[in-house]
Amino acid sequence: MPELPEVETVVRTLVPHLTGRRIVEARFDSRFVTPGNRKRLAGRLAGRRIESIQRRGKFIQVALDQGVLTIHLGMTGSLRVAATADAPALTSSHTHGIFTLDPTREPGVLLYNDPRQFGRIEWTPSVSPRVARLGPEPLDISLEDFRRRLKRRARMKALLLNQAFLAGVGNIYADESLYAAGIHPLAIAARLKPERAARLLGALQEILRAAIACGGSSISDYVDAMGEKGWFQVEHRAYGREGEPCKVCGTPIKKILVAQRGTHFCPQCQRR
DNA sequence: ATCGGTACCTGCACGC
DNA sequence: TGCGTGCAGGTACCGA
Repeated sequence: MPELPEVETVVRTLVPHLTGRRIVEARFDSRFVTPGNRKRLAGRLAGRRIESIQRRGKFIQVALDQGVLTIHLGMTGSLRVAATADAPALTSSHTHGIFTLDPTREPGVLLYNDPRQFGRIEWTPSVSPRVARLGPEPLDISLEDFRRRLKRRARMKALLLNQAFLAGVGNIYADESLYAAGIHPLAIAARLKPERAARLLGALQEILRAAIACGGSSISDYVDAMGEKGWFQVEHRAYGREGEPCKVCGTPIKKILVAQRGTHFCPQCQRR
Protein backbone atom coordinates (compact mmCIF):
# COMPACT_ATOMS: atom_id res chain seq x y z
CA MET A 1 0.00 0.00 0.00
CA PRO A 2 1.89 2.91 1.31
CA GLU A 3 4.70 4.76 -0.34
CA LEU A 4 5.54 8.42 0.05
CA PRO A 5 2.34 9.83 -1.54
CA GLU A 6 0.07 7.47 0.40
CA VAL A 7 1.80 8.14 3.72
CA GLU A 8 1.73 11.87 3.00
CA THR A 9 -2.01 11.62 2.36
CA VAL A 10 -2.57 9.70 5.59
CA VAL A 11 -0.63 12.31 7.55
CA ARG A 12 -2.52 15.18 5.96
CA THR A 13 -5.83 13.60 6.83
CA LEU A 14 -4.71 12.85 10.40
CA VAL A 15 -3.35 16.29 11.25
CA PRO A 16 -6.63 18.20 11.69
CA HIS A 17 -8.11 15.47 13.87
CA LEU A 18 -5.16 14.59 16.09
CA THR A 19 -3.09 17.71 16.60
CA GLY A 20 -3.40 18.90 20.17
CA ARG A 21 -5.39 15.85 21.26
CA ARG A 22 -4.47 13.72 24.24
CA ILE A 23 -4.06 9.94 24.11
CA VAL A 24 -6.09 8.60 27.02
CA GLU A 25 -5.26 4.96 26.46
CA ALA A 26 -3.46 2.77 23.93
CA ARG A 27 -3.86 -0.96 23.33
CA PHE A 28 -1.87 -3.28 21.11
CA ASP A 29 -2.23 -6.96 20.35
CA SER A 30 0.41 -7.92 17.78
CA ARG A 31 3.87 -9.04 18.83
CA PHE A 32 5.05 -8.28 15.29
CA VAL A 33 3.76 -4.74 14.88
CA THR A 34 4.90 -3.77 18.37
CA PRO A 35 8.04 -5.80 19.05
CA GLY A 36 9.20 -5.71 22.64
CA ASN A 37 6.94 -4.97 25.55
CA ARG A 38 3.49 -3.96 24.29
CA LYS A 39 2.23 -3.09 27.73
CA ARG A 40 5.16 -0.79 28.30
CA LEU A 41 4.56 0.90 24.96
CA ALA A 42 0.94 1.44 25.93
CA GLY A 43 2.10 2.87 29.24
CA ARG A 44 4.44 5.29 27.47
CA LEU A 45 1.56 6.63 25.39
CA ALA A 46 -1.16 6.92 28.00
CA GLY A 47 -1.76 10.54 28.94
CA ARG A 48 0.50 11.97 26.23
CA ARG A 49 -0.46 15.03 24.21
CA ILE A 50 0.01 15.00 20.44
CA GLU A 51 2.03 18.08 19.48
CA SER A 52 2.47 17.47 15.75
CA ILE A 53 2.39 14.81 13.05
CA GLN A 54 4.72 14.63 10.12
CA ARG A 55 5.92 12.27 7.42
CA ARG A 56 9.55 11.34 6.87
CA GLY A 57 10.06 8.88 4.01
CA LYS A 58 7.37 6.27 4.61
CA PHE A 59 7.40 6.85 8.37
CA ILE A 60 4.78 8.74 10.36
CA GLN A 61 6.28 10.67 13.24
CA VAL A 62 3.93 11.75 15.99
CA ALA A 63 5.67 14.23 18.28
CA LEU A 64 4.33 13.88 21.82
CA ASP A 65 4.79 16.06 24.88
CA GLN A 66 7.17 13.28 25.91
CA GLY A 67 9.02 11.39 23.18
CA VAL A 68 8.05 10.39 19.67
CA LEU A 69 5.57 7.82 18.42
CA THR A 70 6.83 6.40 15.12
CA ILE A 71 4.54 4.39 12.86
CA HIS A 72 5.44 2.54 9.68
CA LEU A 73 2.53 1.06 7.72
CA GLY A 74 4.53 -1.76 6.11
CA MET A 75 2.66 -3.26 3.18
CA THR A 76 -0.89 -3.35 4.49
CA GLY A 77 -1.03 -1.05 7.49
CA SER A 78 -3.71 1.61 7.73
CA LEU A 79 -4.67 4.28 10.24
CA ARG A 80 -8.30 5.31 10.51
CA VAL A 81 -10.04 7.75 12.77
CA ALA A 82 -13.45 6.75 14.10
CA ALA A 83 -16.06 8.03 16.48
CA THR A 84 -15.71 5.05 18.81
CA ALA A 85 -13.66 1.85 19.02
CA ASP A 86 -16.63 -0.39 18.38
CA ALA A 87 -17.18 0.84 14.83
CA PRO A 88 -17.73 -2.66 13.40
CA ALA A 89 -16.80 -1.74 9.84
CA LEU A 90 -13.40 -0.52 10.95
CA THR A 91 -12.32 -3.16 13.42
CA SER A 92 -11.44 -6.79 12.75
CA SER A 93 -8.99 -9.49 13.73
CA HIS A 94 -6.44 -7.28 11.97
CA THR A 95 -6.94 -4.30 14.24
CA HIS A 96 -3.67 -4.37 16.15
CA GLY A 97 -3.70 -0.94 17.72
CA ILE A 98 -6.41 1.16 19.34
CA PHE A 99 -5.64 4.69 20.52
CA THR A 100 -8.38 6.20 22.64
CA LEU A 101 -8.39 9.99 22.48
CA ASP A 102 -9.62 12.55 24.98
CA PRO A 103 -13.42 12.51 24.99
CA THR A 104 -13.76 16.26 24.48
CA ARG A 105 -14.52 15.86 20.79
CA GLU A 106 -14.63 13.43 17.88
CA PRO A 107 -13.01 11.38 16.54
CA GLY A 108 -12.76 9.42 19.76
CA VAL A 109 -10.33 6.79 18.51
CA LEU A 110 -7.49 6.12 16.11
CA LEU A 111 -7.37 2.53 14.82
CA TYR A 112 -4.35 0.73 13.40
CA ASN A 113 -5.17 -2.16 11.03
CA ASP A 114 -2.56 -4.36 9.43
CA PRO A 115 -3.37 -7.82 7.98
CA ARG A 116 0.20 -8.77 7.15
CA GLN A 117 1.70 -7.17 10.23
CA PHE A 118 4.73 -5.82 8.41
CA GLY A 119 4.07 -2.42 9.94
CA ARG A 120 5.75 -1.20 13.14
CA ILE A 121 4.71 1.05 15.99
CA GLU A 122 7.36 2.25 18.42
CA TRP A 123 8.03 4.92 21.00
CA THR A 124 11.44 6.53 21.37
CA PRO A 125 12.67 9.40 23.56
CA SER A 126 13.58 11.36 20.43
CA VAL A 127 13.81 10.64 16.68
CA SER A 128 13.78 6.92 15.95
CA PRO A 129 17.08 5.47 14.70
CA ARG A 130 15.12 3.91 11.84
CA VAL A 131 14.16 7.40 10.73
CA ALA A 132 17.59 8.83 11.42
CA ARG A 133 19.24 6.60 8.84
CA LEU A 134 16.92 7.55 5.99
CA GLY A 135 18.29 9.30 2.93
CA PRO A 136 17.00 12.71 1.80
CA GLU A 137 13.42 13.46 0.85
CA PRO A 138 13.04 13.11 -2.93
CA LEU A 139 10.93 16.26 -3.11
CA ASP A 140 13.63 18.31 -1.35
CA ILE A 141 16.87 16.98 -2.76
CA SER A 142 18.89 19.16 -5.14
CA LEU A 143 19.93 17.84 -8.53
CA GLU A 144 23.55 18.25 -7.50
CA ASP A 145 23.09 16.10 -4.40
CA PHE A 146 21.05 13.55 -6.37
CA ARG A 147 23.83 13.16 -8.94
CA ARG A 148 26.44 12.76 -6.22
CA ARG A 149 24.42 10.01 -4.60
CA LEU A 150 24.12 8.14 -7.89
CA LYS A 151 27.84 7.28 -7.90
CA ARG A 152 27.19 3.66 -7.02
CA ARG A 153 27.31 0.34 -8.78
CA ALA A 154 23.74 -0.67 -7.92
CA ARG A 155 20.99 -1.15 -10.47
CA MET A 156 18.70 1.85 -10.70
CA LYS A 157 15.56 0.04 -9.61
CA ALA A 158 17.24 -1.39 -6.52
CA LEU A 159 18.78 1.96 -5.66
CA LEU A 160 15.45 3.79 -5.85
CA LEU A 161 14.01 1.25 -3.41
CA ASN A 162 16.91 1.79 -1.00
CA GLN A 163 15.58 4.10 1.72
CA ALA A 164 19.09 5.22 2.65
CA PHE A 165 19.48 6.55 -0.90
CA LEU A 166 16.16 8.41 -1.04
CA ALA A 167 13.40 8.14 1.55
CA GLY A 168 9.89 7.23 0.52
CA VAL A 169 10.16 5.74 -2.97
CA GLY A 170 8.63 2.26 -3.24
CA ASN A 171 7.86 -0.23 -5.96
CA ILE A 172 5.13 1.72 -7.74
CA TYR A 173 6.86 5.08 -7.94
CA ALA A 174 10.24 3.52 -8.74
CA ASP A 175 8.74 1.83 -11.82
CA GLU A 176 6.70 4.88 -12.80
CA SER A 177 9.62 7.30 -12.57
CA LEU A 178 12.04 5.04 -14.46
CA TYR A 179 9.41 4.66 -17.16
CA ALA A 180 8.82 8.40 -17.38
CA ALA A 181 12.57 9.03 -17.59
CA GLY A 182 13.15 6.28 -20.18
CA ILE A 183 15.68 4.49 -17.99
CA HIS A 184 16.03 0.70 -17.87
CA PRO A 185 15.52 -0.66 -14.33
CA LEU A 186 18.77 -2.65 -14.60
CA ALA A 187 20.82 0.41 -15.62
CA ILE A 188 23.84 0.90 -13.38
CA ALA A 189 23.39 4.09 -11.37
CA ALA A 190 26.95 5.39 -11.68
CA ARG A 191 26.80 5.13 -15.47
CA LEU A 192 23.77 7.40 -15.87
CA LYS A 193 24.56 10.41 -18.03
CA PRO A 194 24.08 13.70 -16.16
CA GLU A 195 21.14 14.72 -18.34
CA ARG A 196 19.43 11.39 -17.74
CA ALA A 197 19.90 11.79 -14.00
CA ALA A 198 18.25 15.19 -14.26
CA ARG A 199 15.39 13.70 -16.22
CA LEU A 200 14.93 10.98 -13.62
CA LEU A 201 14.79 13.36 -10.67
CA GLY A 202 12.41 15.63 -12.56
CA ALA A 203 10.14 12.70 -13.43
CA LEU A 204 10.23 11.32 -9.89
CA GLN A 205 9.31 14.66 -8.34
CA GLU A 206 6.57 15.34 -10.85
CA ILE A 207 5.04 11.89 -10.31
CA LEU A 208 5.22 12.09 -6.53
CA ARG A 209 3.56 15.52 -6.54
CA ALA A 210 0.85 14.36 -8.91
CA ALA A 211 0.24 11.26 -6.80
CA ILE A 212 -0.07 13.31 -3.62
CA ALA A 213 -2.55 15.58 -5.39
CA CYS A 214 -4.58 12.45 -6.22
CA GLY A 215 -4.49 11.17 -2.65
CA GLY A 216 -2.08 8.37 -3.58
CA SER A 217 -2.57 5.08 -5.42
CA SER A 218 -5.24 2.64 -4.19
CA ILE A 219 -4.03 -0.71 -5.52
CA SER A 220 -6.11 -3.04 -3.42
CA ASP A 221 -7.33 -1.61 -0.17
CA TYR A 222 -5.38 1.54 0.57
CA VAL A 223 -7.43 4.34 2.11
CA ASP A 224 -6.49 7.49 4.00
CA ALA A 225 -7.34 8.21 7.64
CA MET A 226 -10.89 9.18 6.64
CA GLY A 227 -11.40 6.02 4.57
CA GLU A 228 -11.05 7.79 1.21
CA LYS A 229 -9.32 6.02 -1.68
CA GLY A 230 -6.67 7.64 -3.84
CA TRP A 231 -6.97 7.61 -7.62
CA PHE A 232 -3.42 7.92 -8.93
CA GLN A 233 -3.57 4.22 -9.94
CA VAL A 234 -5.48 5.30 -13.06
CA GLU A 235 -2.39 7.29 -14.05
CA HIS A 236 0.02 4.36 -13.80
CA ARG A 237 1.84 3.76 -17.07
CA ALA A 238 4.14 0.89 -16.10
CA TYR A 239 3.27 -0.54 -12.68
CA GLY A 240 0.67 -3.30 -12.92
CA ARG A 241 0.43 -3.02 -16.73
CA GLU A 242 2.31 -6.19 -17.75
CA GLY A 243 1.35 -7.18 -21.30
CA GLU A 244 -0.59 -3.98 -21.91
CA PRO A 245 0.64 -1.61 -24.63
CA CYS A 246 3.08 1.16 -23.73
CA LYS A 247 1.17 4.47 -23.91
CA VAL A 248 3.99 5.94 -25.99
CA CYS A 249 5.06 3.23 -28.46
CA GLY A 250 2.54 0.40 -28.10
CA THR A 251 5.14 -2.22 -27.14
CA PRO A 252 3.78 -4.58 -24.45
CA ILE A 253 4.96 -3.65 -20.97
CA LYS A 254 7.35 -6.28 -19.65
CA LYS A 255 7.62 -7.57 -16.10
CA ILE A 256 10.88 -8.88 -14.65
CA LEU A 257 12.27 -9.49 -11.17
CA VAL A 258 14.77 -6.96 -9.83
CA ALA A 259 15.93 -7.10 -6.23
CA GLN A 260 13.16 -9.68 -5.71
CA ARG A 261 10.51 -7.14 -6.65
CA GLY A 262 8.17 -7.21 -9.62
CA THR A 263 9.48 -4.60 -12.04
CA HIS A 264 7.46 -3.20 -14.94
CA PHE A 265 8.99 -1.37 -17.89
CA CYS A 266 8.76 -0.74 -21.62
CA PRO A 267 11.54 -2.67 -23.38
CA GLN A 268 11.38 -0.19 -26.26
CA CYS A 269 11.33 3.14 -24.40
CA GLN A 270 13.67 2.01 -21.61
CA ARG A 271 16.73 0.61 -23.38
CA ARG A 272 19.80 -0.53 -21.50
C1' DA B 1 31.09 -0.48 2.45
C1' DT B 2 27.85 -2.40 -0.85
C1' DC B 3 25.01 -5.49 -2.79
C1' DG B 4 21.74 -9.32 -3.41
C1' DG B 5 19.00 -12.92 -1.44
C1' DT B 6 15.99 -14.40 2.26
C1' DA B 7 12.72 -14.06 6.09
C1' DC B 8 8.93 -12.07 8.31
C1' DC B 9 2.89 -12.62 7.90
C1' DT B 10 -1.76 -12.99 5.80
C1' DG B 11 -4.94 -12.99 1.89
C1' DC B 12 -6.07 -13.65 -2.69
C1' DA B 13 -5.95 -15.05 -7.55
C1' DC B 14 -4.97 -18.65 -10.41
C1' DG B 15 -4.34 -23.32 -12.34
C1' DC B 16 -5.28 -28.07 -11.95
C1' DT C 1 -15.40 -27.28 -5.09
C1' DG C 2 -10.93 -27.65 -3.09
C1' DC C 3 -6.06 -27.35 -2.73
C1' DG C 4 -1.34 -26.04 -3.67
C1' DT C 5 1.49 -22.28 -5.50
C1' DG C 6 3.03 -17.78 -6.20
C1' DC C 7 2.59 -13.11 -5.54
C1' DA C 8 1.47 -8.57 -3.07
C1' DG C 9 2.46 -1.08 -1.70
C1' DG C 10 7.57 -3.06 3.22
C1' DT C 11 12.21 -3.43 5.89
C1' DA C 12 15.85 -6.07 8.52
C1' DC C 13 19.36 -9.10 8.50
C1' DC C 14 22.80 -12.26 6.72
C1' DG C 15 26.70 -13.61 4.06
C1' DA C 16 29.57 -12.72 0.01
